[in-house]
Amino acid sequence: MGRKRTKSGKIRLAEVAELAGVSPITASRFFRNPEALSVAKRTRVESAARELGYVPNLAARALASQRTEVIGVLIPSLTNNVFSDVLRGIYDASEGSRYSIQLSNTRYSILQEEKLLRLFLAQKPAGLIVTGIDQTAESRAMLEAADCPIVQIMEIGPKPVDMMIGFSHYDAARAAIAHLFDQGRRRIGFVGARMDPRVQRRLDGYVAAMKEAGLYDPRLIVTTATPTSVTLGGALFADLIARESDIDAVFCANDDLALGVLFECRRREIAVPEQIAIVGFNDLEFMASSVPTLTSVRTNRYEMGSTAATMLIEAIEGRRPEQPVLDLGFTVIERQSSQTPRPAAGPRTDQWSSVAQNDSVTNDP
Amino acid sequence: MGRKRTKSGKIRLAEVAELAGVSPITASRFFRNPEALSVAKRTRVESAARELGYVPNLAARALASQRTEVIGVLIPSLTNNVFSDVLRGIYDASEGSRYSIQLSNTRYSILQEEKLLRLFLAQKPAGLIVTGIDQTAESRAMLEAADCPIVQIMEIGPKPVDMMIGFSHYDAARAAIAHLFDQGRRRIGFVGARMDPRVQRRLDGYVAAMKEAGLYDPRLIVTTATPTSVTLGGALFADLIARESDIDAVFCANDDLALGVLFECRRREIAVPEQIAIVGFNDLEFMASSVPTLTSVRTNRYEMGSTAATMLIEAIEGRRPEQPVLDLGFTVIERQSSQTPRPAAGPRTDQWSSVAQNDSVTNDP
DNA sequence: AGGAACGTTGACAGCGCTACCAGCAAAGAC
DNA sequence: GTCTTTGCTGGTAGCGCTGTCAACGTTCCT
Repeated sequence: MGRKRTKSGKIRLAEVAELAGVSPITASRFFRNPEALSVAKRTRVESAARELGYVPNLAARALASQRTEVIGVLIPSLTNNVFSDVLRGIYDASEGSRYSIQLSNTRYSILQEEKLLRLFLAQKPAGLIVTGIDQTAESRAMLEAADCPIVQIMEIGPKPVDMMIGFSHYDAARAAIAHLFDQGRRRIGFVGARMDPRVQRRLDGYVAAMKEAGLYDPRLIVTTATPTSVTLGGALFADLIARESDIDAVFCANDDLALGVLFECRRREIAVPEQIAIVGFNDLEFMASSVPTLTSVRTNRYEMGSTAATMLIEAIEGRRPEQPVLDLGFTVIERQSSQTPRPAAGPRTDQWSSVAQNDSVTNDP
Repeated sequence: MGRKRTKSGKIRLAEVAELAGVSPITASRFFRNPEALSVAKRTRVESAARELGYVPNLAARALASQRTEVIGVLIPSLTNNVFSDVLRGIYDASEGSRYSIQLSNTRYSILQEEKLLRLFLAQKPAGLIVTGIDQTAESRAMLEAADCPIVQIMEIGPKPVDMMIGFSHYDAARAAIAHLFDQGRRRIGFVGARMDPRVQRRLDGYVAAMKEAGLYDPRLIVTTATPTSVTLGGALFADLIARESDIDAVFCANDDLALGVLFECRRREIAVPEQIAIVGFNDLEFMASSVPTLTSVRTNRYEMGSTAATMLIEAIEGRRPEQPVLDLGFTVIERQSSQTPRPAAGPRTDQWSSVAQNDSVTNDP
């Protein structure tokens, strides 16, 4: 009677089948589609597996079935807080499912992304989550040829490869600027770092809004390719204010920059929001508790990740969503840093809970 | 002559071997140990592989060789900035190697860690990186029985399972308190959140230092099991100051809390550092550019990750480090928030670069 | 010159699992 | 009662690669 036990002493499916008194293929089915078994065999296999402490060999399964249960995730940064929220959503949603996450970092390089994509695709992933819509032509072709579901996350745009979930960075920036216009601000600066495609589209939204209002002035824009940081926010603002001392607001491409601008204002004794209003982007946690509290554009990062993973798993299992492109929208969270003072602002009380946000403008598409 | 091309049209090792005019096993060797081939065959296989665009099938390799090229990583949080730095180090160091990273989130639960560990070990990983030294007895037993190298990261302690890389949280906290003593502070509060084992050891260090100085007072300690945040830092500090209005310094278990304390001080018009000194932990980027700049204990997170991955890979390949336990130390970065004012602090200049740190106390073991 | 030692190569036999298809019994259709 | 349909089960034949061991040619030693 053939080989028993492998040399490593590992329990194989065959052992489980033997103990349960069924054929190996029946035991195999139990793990993939229990409903296909009669109740009697199902319970027999189940208890046999439990008794032996059987754990399936994923490599053998992948080899035999010609597909893996791996979801590939390509993100541009591991450091950026924005992506850690998205990732948390992805991991949370995939937990409990049979799928495991394979993460790679493109470091904001679409060439690196192409290389990683080639690597991923060769392992026949069950599904793929990629960041953004700006792939190389080669990457695009590979994605379209891939025979697995794909979700593009972080933004929405035309021509999705497959599924898409995100929001319009362009519209979000316009909404932020509109809010500043509402507050009577006219000379609104733009501070941006890294200038990846999504930041670029925020800049586009800013430019469009300013042009429409007849207030566009390229000298109000300060950007750099350097990775973002709080310190950099201060430095860029210093450049801006040195050149354009008449600005009355700054729209920052992200919250780190906004915090840096706030600190720089404090350092220079520029009153926020009286002299200069500040608006950030992403609504990280600290924005609600700084002094003054900082206005920001809230984005649904965790939901983006968890929904992307959920949609992807559904699609892998054959249930394609009726709505393959999902706009998660954004919300302008209006806080102290962008209020135009109506009466004189009296001295602050010692009420720390006064950091609560004011009313807000939501964009739920 | 036997099967050609699999139905999916994938290039297999056999095709490469055929084109190169060698046996499949020789081609296989080329990918695993090129030095074993004669130069002639080596170049033939290499060009054949390139020409066909061959990509090895990892599942088949894993099945045949009975081992995977996967490094399992268990961390307690995906949100915490601290871990994103560590992760970046791990990913950077593993890039270019043959090993891929399999990441899982224990959410600070040692039971969850045990479950994940069981899952990981069943897939015979090439190596394992686990966080901390506080595993369940069961986990500990599994780790000790595992036949792969293991690195424990984030802290050092007695009885490493295998390799270990980190620093002493206890000593780091003591160094921070010693610095505050140097600055003449006596009533030093402790603010901590989440209270995972490493934060607990920082608290232990604080308690020991205070006791030795005869200044220990349990009412100076405010902690919570809630996950950390900037807002929470403010709230905890509010609790502390409401109860103990005579404190002259606060040691925060992390930088988010420290920033929250700073904002809360500003809200209450408490002068930092004149009335209250603030010291954080980890030295996140923003600590250097806040107003005032914030003192913190710098930890070598990126290096911890990259060194752990490098050591692990070396060990996997049979080159065990002569030094299996590595203390990466820490540095107290002294900034404005903990200086005792000697002369009166004059008005600030508009020099943004004045955020530069002062001198610092390094602990390089 | 004979033999050992070395470096290089290849044949064979799986690794543990699942796709495919056939078989069989029970249930339903006419 | 016969024929089809359905539900469940099992046999066979790999998936693509590598471990093991034997065989080969070459070089070096005595």
